[in-house]
Amino acid sequence: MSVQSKALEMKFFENFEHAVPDEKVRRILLNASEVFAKKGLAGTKIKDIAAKAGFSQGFVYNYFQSKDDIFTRLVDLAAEGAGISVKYASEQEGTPYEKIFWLTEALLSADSIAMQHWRLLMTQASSSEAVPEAAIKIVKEKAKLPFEHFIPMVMDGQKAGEIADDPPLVLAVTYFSIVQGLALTRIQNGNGIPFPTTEMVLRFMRKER
Amino acid sequence: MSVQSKALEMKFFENFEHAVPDEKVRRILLNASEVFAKKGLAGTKIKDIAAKAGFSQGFVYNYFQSKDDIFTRLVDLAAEGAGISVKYASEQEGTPYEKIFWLTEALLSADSIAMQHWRLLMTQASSSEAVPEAAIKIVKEKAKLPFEHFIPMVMDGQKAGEIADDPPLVLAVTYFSIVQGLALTRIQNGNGIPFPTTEMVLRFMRKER
DNA sequence: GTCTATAAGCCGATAGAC
DNA sequence: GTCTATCGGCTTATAGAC
Repeated sequence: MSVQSKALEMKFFENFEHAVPDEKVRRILLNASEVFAKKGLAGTKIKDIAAKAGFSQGFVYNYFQSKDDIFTRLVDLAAEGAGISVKYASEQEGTPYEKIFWLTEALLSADSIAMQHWRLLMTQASSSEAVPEAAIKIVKEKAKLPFEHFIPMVMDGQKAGEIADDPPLVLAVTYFSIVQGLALTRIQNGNGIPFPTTEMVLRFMRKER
Repeated sequence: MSVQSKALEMKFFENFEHAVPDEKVRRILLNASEVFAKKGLAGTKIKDIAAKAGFSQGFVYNYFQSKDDIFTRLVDLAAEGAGISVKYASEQEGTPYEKIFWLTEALLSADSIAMQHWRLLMTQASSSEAVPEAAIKIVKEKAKLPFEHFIPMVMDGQKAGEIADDPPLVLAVTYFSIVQGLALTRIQNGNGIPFPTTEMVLRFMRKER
């Protein structure tokens, strides 16, 4: 695990602990995120979440009103966290390309919690039906945050001649699609599968020199 | 839609119609693939599939034994179809890079049915639990087919100096991850979203000249 | 503070009507 | 050949025990 991803994960947890002060609630949410990521909203049983967190099924209802409630809360945290991660990267020292490199290392790190949340956010909450209204609303509002922090980095990189001169929005959409695709591959196949270097992942937006 | 993707889709349907002679069964399967892709195995209700295909809920059971049966059948077709698509591309005229370019155009084409199946295969069938045993077995057997046809193209391209000299397996894993990520973005956001050119998608494996 | 037991509702699968 | 009605099981959510 790289220094970068450790730093970002710390940042992420800092925010998480601030947003969710109760340790038991955090425990439920963290375990729920893994189960949701693997099985989807409908496929996840409250019993699965409770068992994974070390509680009985009924216990969860002392802290959450419903399964949808847990899901919506997680989507909110994930959307928030994704925005924070990209913003944090943009505030690091270095050239724009170095910042993006840094961010990519963190997002694709084998044991990055942020990655799980990311996949959860992007994949599930936009699958149209059976998703709680509240979750859809949150995604609509907050899903653009990562883009808002990413695109300025791209434009700076283009000015500096580090990044290819394609439309920044297209580069951003491509970037997050690729990160999501690689994260999914990791979640599905475990850490055993061969994985590209960060340098390879970023070639598509690297200015040829 | 490019000439290439039309050709591949025709090839794909040719195989589909051969493997599934009954038109009603095909209709159910095609509609089921869309619903499964959007909602996942657990989130898909038989009623959804039936309604989308224009049948009543009970009707489906004249042709399939269970929901798992439909799912497993689809996973099989998707695994088969993915292998056939890559093989077909490898048999086209042109340089290795041109063949991969061709394949990518076809897989990412906005209205490619193969794309839906692809996502279904990769994402769902490996989500560990609640997935029918039979489906898991099929994936284990057939999911490597695309790689077996893709890697020789990569190696040929490396010999010809068209493709970067990274390990072929890593390039292949990266390629299919990226295609999956982009396909997901399309499925979730529709055709309105900005999308990269094929050239951009393939930069990561293009040899710098 | 945490678990067990139970009620209510949903969905998959079947059987039988038209 | 296709639909409607129904049964049984599973899951959510609650209520009450320890």
